[in-house]
Amino acid sequence: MQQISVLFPTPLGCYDYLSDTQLEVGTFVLAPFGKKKLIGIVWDKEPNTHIEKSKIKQILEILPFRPLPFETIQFVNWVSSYTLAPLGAVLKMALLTDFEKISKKPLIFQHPNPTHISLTFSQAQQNAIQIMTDQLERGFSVSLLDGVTGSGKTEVYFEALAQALKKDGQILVLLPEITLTTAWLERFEKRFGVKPALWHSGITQKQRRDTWNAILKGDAKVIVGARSALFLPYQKLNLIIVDEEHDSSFKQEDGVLYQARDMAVVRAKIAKCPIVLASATPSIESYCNVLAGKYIHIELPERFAGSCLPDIRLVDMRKKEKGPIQFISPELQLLIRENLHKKEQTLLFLNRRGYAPLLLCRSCGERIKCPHCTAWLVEHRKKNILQCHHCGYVMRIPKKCPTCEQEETLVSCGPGVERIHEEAHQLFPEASLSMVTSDTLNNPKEFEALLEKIKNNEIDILIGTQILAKGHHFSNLTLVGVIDADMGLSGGDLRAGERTFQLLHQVTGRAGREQKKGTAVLQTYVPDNLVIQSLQKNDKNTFIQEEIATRQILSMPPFGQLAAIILSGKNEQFVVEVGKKIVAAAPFLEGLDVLGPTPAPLALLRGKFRYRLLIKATKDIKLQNILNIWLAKVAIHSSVSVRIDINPYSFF
DNA sequence: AGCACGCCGACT
DNA sequence: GTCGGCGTGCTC
Repeated sequence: MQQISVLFPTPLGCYDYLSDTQLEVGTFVLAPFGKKKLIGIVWDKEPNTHIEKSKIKQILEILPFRPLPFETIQFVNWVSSYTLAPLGAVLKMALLTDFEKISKKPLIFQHPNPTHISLTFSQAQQNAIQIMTDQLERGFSVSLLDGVTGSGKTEVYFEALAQALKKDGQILVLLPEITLTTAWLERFEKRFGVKPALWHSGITQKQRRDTWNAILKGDAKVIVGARSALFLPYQKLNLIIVDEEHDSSFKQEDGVLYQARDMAVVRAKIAKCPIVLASATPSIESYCNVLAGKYIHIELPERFAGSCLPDIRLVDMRKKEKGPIQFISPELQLLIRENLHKKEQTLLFLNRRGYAPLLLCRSCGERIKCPHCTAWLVEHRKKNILQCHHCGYVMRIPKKCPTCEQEETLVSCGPGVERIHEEAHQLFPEASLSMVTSDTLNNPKEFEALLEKIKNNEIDILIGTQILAKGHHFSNLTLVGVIDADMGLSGGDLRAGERTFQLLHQVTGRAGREQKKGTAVLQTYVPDNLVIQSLQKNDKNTFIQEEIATRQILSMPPFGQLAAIILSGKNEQFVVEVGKKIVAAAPFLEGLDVLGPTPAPLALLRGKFRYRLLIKATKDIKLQNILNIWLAKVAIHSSVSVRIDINPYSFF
């Protein structure tokens, strides 16, 4: 009889069992756990000698899968020790929930053909391709592929991918969920003749099982997915590509808190293969790694010097004339009118869903809040509802103020896209408008139909949120109006400037392509702000240098470490108590600062009170070790949940 | 996470 | 007297 360690996909650690045969690490087993039978994995851990022999149960069954690859096991171990999430919670991301339904007949994934078509490249592009393909023979390395829109970034990494395909093994491409569109997939299919294996939140359970199984068997060669694809059971990885590496959606914000771009680098290290991080606006972190000599910097210049870049104009909203509120400035109106005459398209961008972010009572000053969160309810006039964008709470728009009960006193404050749509319609009644947000798009088909309409010039003015900014090229779109360029700059977020720069660079980049010069308008109240100035001058370098310098002075990431301890629970008093206890138990250590507890910006979310502690540490401190020892000493009331966010992005 | 046990309030 | 609320503790 052997005693072995088994890990289940539950938020716990390893448990020991007895088996009459020697089982290889990675073996899938069925074992009794409490009152249930669970599928678990024989884990890479010494059995626990302190456990009472009578407690140890027998394995029930050995399941007929090939073992979970050892690299996946190493990766799960690494992610768990880095994020401090329970080992089993990380394993859960690598497994299916319905193994029993895996079909006996495995689905055939056709191999992409590296020589399906061949393209010609500029000298700069050839150099970039050469550098990346050279890395394929050298084990682990990180390359930052830094190329503006129109530099042929995708085509260039496709060539590296083609070279990697010639070796055996698998290739993983990570994309932000929003970029995983038919447009990207069509480009892939055009280049390689077949579709890649897909992994994202939208695929069906059956597709999930087939794909997972094909990856475990090594049958799926190229896997394109959102961040969760990182945890799939690859047999052998040849190359990892992370496109739009700066995109903040790579940071998972619930469950296990991890940064998929950073974990992808770790995964490549384990696989001893190269990784390419690609972006038109790379993250500060990646630039710092280039400066530190850790990443290879591959720069791609624009193919058509200067012509892709729009002319960016600032509209100073502080000088706005008196009169009825207009969110579209006269300057922007003029440009739209010109564009309508030229029969060219305009995009009005505002990253805010709904009609107005807040409903205010003129009589008593009441602002209508969500009953479950510390947030205003957003007015969605078309649906006649008020909605909480944090928990989904919905109510009808009331006729009278819920507090003072006076009628007709509620006024909408601030703009959302619906309101911009309304204003644009009043200003340009003859134009054909279309508003695009995650609310108006019900399914991918509808989205495709809309893209088709845009292509066919059936729409003059598009009004939309982020959803329009990413991954789509419209050849007749020559004017972009950013309604509120300052949005997102406030809030004291560490990455606010960087994120705004990246988003607005991308959005303004939608104006004009190839032969048609575009124009972008930034409506701003802070025209002298560094982000706004850098965008206007198209001066990425000054912005990055300043941003890096600021972070260095403040010892902020990547020059220092941050961790958030997030406490939540239904009983506010218990939550605060736990917070105070944690602070009281904090170790006195040079270079370690503990801030808080403070109520989180959304102090009440989904009916739970939330408090946060922020831990600042110098780079030399082993933060995870410290946190483990520290938190183990604190008696935590079981109704309070404690979560750790290593290197937090959101301060909510 | 799930699940059971167990101890207090308000109902047929 | 029971039903059920959730606080507490356990799963090899």
